[in-house]
Amino acid sequence: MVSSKDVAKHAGVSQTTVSRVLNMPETVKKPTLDKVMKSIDELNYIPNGHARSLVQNKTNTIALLSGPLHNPFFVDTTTAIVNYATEKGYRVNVQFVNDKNLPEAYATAIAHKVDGVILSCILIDDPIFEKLKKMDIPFITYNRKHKNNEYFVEIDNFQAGYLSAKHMIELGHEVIAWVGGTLSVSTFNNRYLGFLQAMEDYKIPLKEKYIFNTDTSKQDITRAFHELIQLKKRPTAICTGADSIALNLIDDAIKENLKVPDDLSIIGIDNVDLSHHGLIQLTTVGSISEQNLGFMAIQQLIEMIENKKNSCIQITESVKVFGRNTTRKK
Amino acid sequence: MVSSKDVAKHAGVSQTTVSRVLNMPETVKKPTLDKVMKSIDELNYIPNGHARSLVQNKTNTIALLSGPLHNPFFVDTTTAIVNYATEKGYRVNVQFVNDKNLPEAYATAIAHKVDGVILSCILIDDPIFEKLKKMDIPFITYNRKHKNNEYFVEIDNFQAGYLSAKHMIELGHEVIAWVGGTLSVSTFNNRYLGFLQAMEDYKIPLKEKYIFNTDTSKQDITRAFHELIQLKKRPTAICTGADSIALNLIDDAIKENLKVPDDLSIIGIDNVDLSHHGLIQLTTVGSISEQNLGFMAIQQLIEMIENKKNSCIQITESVKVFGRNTTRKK
DNA sequence: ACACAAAATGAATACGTAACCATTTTTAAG
DNA sequence: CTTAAAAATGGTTACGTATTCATTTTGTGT
Repeated sequence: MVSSKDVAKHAGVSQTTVSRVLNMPETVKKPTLDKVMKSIDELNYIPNGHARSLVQNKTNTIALLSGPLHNPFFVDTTTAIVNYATEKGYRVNVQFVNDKNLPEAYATAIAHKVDGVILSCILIDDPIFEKLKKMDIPFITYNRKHKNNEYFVEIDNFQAGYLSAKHMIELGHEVIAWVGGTLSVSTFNNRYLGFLQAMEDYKIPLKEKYIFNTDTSKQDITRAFHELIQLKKRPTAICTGADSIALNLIDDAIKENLKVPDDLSIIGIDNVDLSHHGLIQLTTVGSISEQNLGFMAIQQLIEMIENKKNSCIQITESVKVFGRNTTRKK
Repeated sequence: MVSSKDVAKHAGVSQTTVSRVLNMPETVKKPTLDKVMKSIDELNYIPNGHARSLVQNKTNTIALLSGPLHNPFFVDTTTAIVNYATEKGYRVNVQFVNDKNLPEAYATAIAHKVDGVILSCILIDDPIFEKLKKMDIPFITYNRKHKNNEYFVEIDNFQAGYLSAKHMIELGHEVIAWVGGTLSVSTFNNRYLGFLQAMEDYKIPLKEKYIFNTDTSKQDITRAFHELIQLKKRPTAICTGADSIALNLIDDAIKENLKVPDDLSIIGIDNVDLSHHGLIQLTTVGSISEQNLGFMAIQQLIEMIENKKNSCIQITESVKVFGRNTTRKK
């Protein structure tokens, strides 16, 4: 492998000068610069990023710990994050985390001294939070947040849950179910609490068996669906903890020959890009802002990395209902 | 930052021994090992990946140059690639490439001495091919391939185009359009050629104005759609170069109050996961195999990296039609 | 108790770059 | 011209690890 020393020898200068040509070309005289450039070109020299990272203690790399792409929310955010970071000169190490690989994902991110970590997968009382803070690695969470209530970008999840229930109630539904994710993640927890609050405010009776806070895997959602439709008093509306859950339920409904929204109204939360599609037209609750959470988070993270600003990031975006075709009057 | 030297001092051993504890623990006596482990733990030591990469000339990193995720094909492949590579102990640098950032994407991949490159975005006569080969960096292309016809995993694109036209013809359609991508990528080129061949074999007349080989951006596809429906003799069927194009067209059709498949039959190619969804049920042509191309490619790449096997990879998967609900008899 | 092999440990070095400090060359002022 | 300041360049070192080779310690058979 050709190194800067090889280039130096070839050009008849010192390795230091080669380094300068690459990093502060304005400090080297024109003829020397040309000579070195020519050698770089002829030898096909490309500087070794690891050596550079080692000495500079800067990697230009960001670790992204994302949820799985079969959830379209993460399709939108991953796209925004990778593209923005790439544009700003950072490489992005992506991992799709689940319960199993989470600790290892943290470890590799830290071992490679990434300049920052952006993660959606944090649990409410995840120990990684303090670890990252103590190691002084800039990080931010999007979608979910930690109980410490610092360094996050989220939507107003309580309000989102509230509005989704309110939407169904105002359409005249009385038997309303909830299918959300595990309550150990802030997002689902707050959305559920908002849902409960609306049900209480509007005095809609709610029984235990209409509530599912389950794993978000396809099988588990489908299992919840089948339990719901086997109830003697079948719900006419389902509020869900996320668009991905809503889409899953709609798929299940179609397989059972139930029409959405004629037989069953379903509303999501997140307003993912896919929900706009003509074939889908999912009614959902989402951020008022045009930008998705991933974009806002990566912007903040790079700001933190480059300006070393320490002001704690706490962003909660307002939400509204996007009425489309998967809900209707009872 | 705590280094292996710090650990060594703390444990009262040499740095060499610390290194051994991490890499060949069976060669160090139990009491010493325990001592070192304890120090590692107490000091919260994590080895520096860059220093390791520098000395070993191995990075455990793979560069993934993927197409954009708004194309669901890349959702499937990216998921498979990242998950498999992560499981095998590799980190994955993801970039979503387009015409503009392609050269830079190549450069960063090489600068960081990745162990391998997996790319979908290669052009038929892309100079990167020879470059990677000369630099002896293991690489593989999926979906698309280079004119050199080496190191690729693809579906039988010609056959896919052929079958998609045949499907429409057998349904009785006579005015059939083609909307595909630019012909400088192997995939679209061969799919288009297959389409043409079927039209010729079955003696279906085909006029220039029913053919669009365009950029695959949303706007360009939509533009093609509007040109098609403004023809005096409107096509009753559209064969497309990819599922993403088909989904785009269906969205356009719905916006124009055209019913798919009643007014217009549309078929895709790729059989992406999303096409199964109850709301979508896209008729498409796809690989016979259960595994997606990304999975097959990353498997091959890691095999190349670890076994240094040089046998040239050339995999072409057979295809078949997956009949669903976006096509019907004329 | 001894010799000798085998096991365990340590010291020194290389990897490729940027940064620091020292030296040489050029430029500008008098 | 001379001289001092400024610009350009070079020599050396540090970054944190794995590896090579040398040295010490342990174990084994007689």
